[in-house]
Amino acid sequence: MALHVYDTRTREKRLFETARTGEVDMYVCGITPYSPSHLGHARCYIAFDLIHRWLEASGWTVNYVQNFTDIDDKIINAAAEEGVDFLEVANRNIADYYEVMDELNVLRADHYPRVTEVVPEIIDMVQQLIDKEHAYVAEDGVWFSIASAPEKYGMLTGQSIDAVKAGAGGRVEESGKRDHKDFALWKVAKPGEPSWPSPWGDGRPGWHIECSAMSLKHFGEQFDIHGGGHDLRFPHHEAEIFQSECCTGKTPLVQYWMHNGFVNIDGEKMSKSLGNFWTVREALKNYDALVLRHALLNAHYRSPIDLTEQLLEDAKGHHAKLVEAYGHALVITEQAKKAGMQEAPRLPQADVASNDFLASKLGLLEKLLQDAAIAMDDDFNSRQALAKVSNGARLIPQILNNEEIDEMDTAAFAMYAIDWLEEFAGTVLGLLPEKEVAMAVHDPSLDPARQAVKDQVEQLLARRAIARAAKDWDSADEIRDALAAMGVSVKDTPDGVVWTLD
RNA sequence: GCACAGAUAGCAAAGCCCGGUUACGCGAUGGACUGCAAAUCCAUUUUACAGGGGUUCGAAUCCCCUUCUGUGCUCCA
Repeated sequence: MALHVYDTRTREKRLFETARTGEVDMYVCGITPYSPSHLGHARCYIAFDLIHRWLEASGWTVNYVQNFTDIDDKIINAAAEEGVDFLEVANRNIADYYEVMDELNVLRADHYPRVTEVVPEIIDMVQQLIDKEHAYVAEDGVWFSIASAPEKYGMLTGQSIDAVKAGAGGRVEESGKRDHKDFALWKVAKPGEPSWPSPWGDGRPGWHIECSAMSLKHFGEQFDIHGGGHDLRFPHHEAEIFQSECCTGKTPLVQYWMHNGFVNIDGEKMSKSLGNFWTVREALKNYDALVLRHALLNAHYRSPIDLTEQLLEDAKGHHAKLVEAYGHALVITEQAKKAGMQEAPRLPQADVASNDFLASKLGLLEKLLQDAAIAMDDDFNSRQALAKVSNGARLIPQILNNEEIDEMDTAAFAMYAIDWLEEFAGTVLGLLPEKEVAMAVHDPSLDPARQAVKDQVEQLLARRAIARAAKDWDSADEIRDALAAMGVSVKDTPDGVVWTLD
């Protein structure tokens, strides 16, 4: 069992090996902060968060760099519309990014370099490319010359240079480009635009160059993983290959190019023009952050995902079971501690004295965790892994509720279940909430929000109990409906009446 | 047009690289429990792999052809 990773460039899944033993240099293209983060961002950064987490769980030290493209046409336009400085727009949306990603339980990268902080490095790189005759200076800026390295064309997309040549070419006259396939390394500023001094006139970096400059700065000439959205393969990532490899002379720039699939909404591409565009914040009004995370992890990272209401509702149900199992185990452990049972044996190493049922289920849980690891090692198959976790989450309450198992073993199992869940569902998948939250899900009496309505609810429940005892079902149902209107749902379980707040 | 990806049971989605064994889940149906509902559990939903050829003892999996879908070729996670 060893990790295999799919590489977009070679189009194959292969054994994961890095330049430096035990260390992974991973660069993921970050956002252009001209508007609040949307669900596509959530999908992308959750996908790479999963990758980040699994690499670390597997014993690698990950050096994770993710940039912010904080100067760009769209930011300039947004700032102009608002009549504010471009940095104000960028900073606001970067703050939004951090906030929503924190909610989605995305772990922070090690560095978040910003374009505006690496302008000297960019200028240096552009100068080297000019010196090596891979770039040329024009009136409106500096352009990379595709003709200087045609063999690098189509590295990620398989497109042939001739085919693209045959495509649209009418834009050449509008700029200083010699060939419509050439791309900007440096753009000379128009009046009023933010700019930095350079040997080719005041201006700003072209879109692609920052990633080359940043990866060079943080990792050197070659590194292990470069990630981003599927759409970035062309031209962005191919442009990076041109710039970096032509500048350093080292090839390949990246060992594993990783691209996540896109988000569709109800079968259509999510876009502002279609009106089905969701920011993360909007989505979080309707769904818990971890439920959204669950939904997004319930697909392989390379597949497109179609977010539908049904998909999200399914995720809600699955996630609730996971949290319930966790909360249940936590509550039992707390109770056991109070009862002075700290010395419960550690499973599964300890003998399981009380019965075969428990022993067999423990074996099953161990197997599920192994299978989940195998799934993750197969190019981060989180859907498969999540299926294993869900199976476990269903098994755990069955064991905790089993009356054949004595108290000591139940307590021991509860501790084991907590570890089981935290190890994978928590640490690797990032799907477990805070302990207090989980415990309140299992035992609603622990939820502070209940205290406010407790007296009123219990009065009504008492009246309902009387009505039920008298088999006055109409009155009983009336009371239940009244409680439902207050946001309280009532369930008659074998252990008595349980009520929860929606 | 060119390029890349995909087409799997009612829905959704793994498996395909490394041919031979059940995916998992949701929904539905039946049952247990229940005043009803909810939840839970059990069972059924099973000769599913776009179509056609080929290779093979054996193909969802490998090869060829066809059809259809998505995405990229301009800013995009």
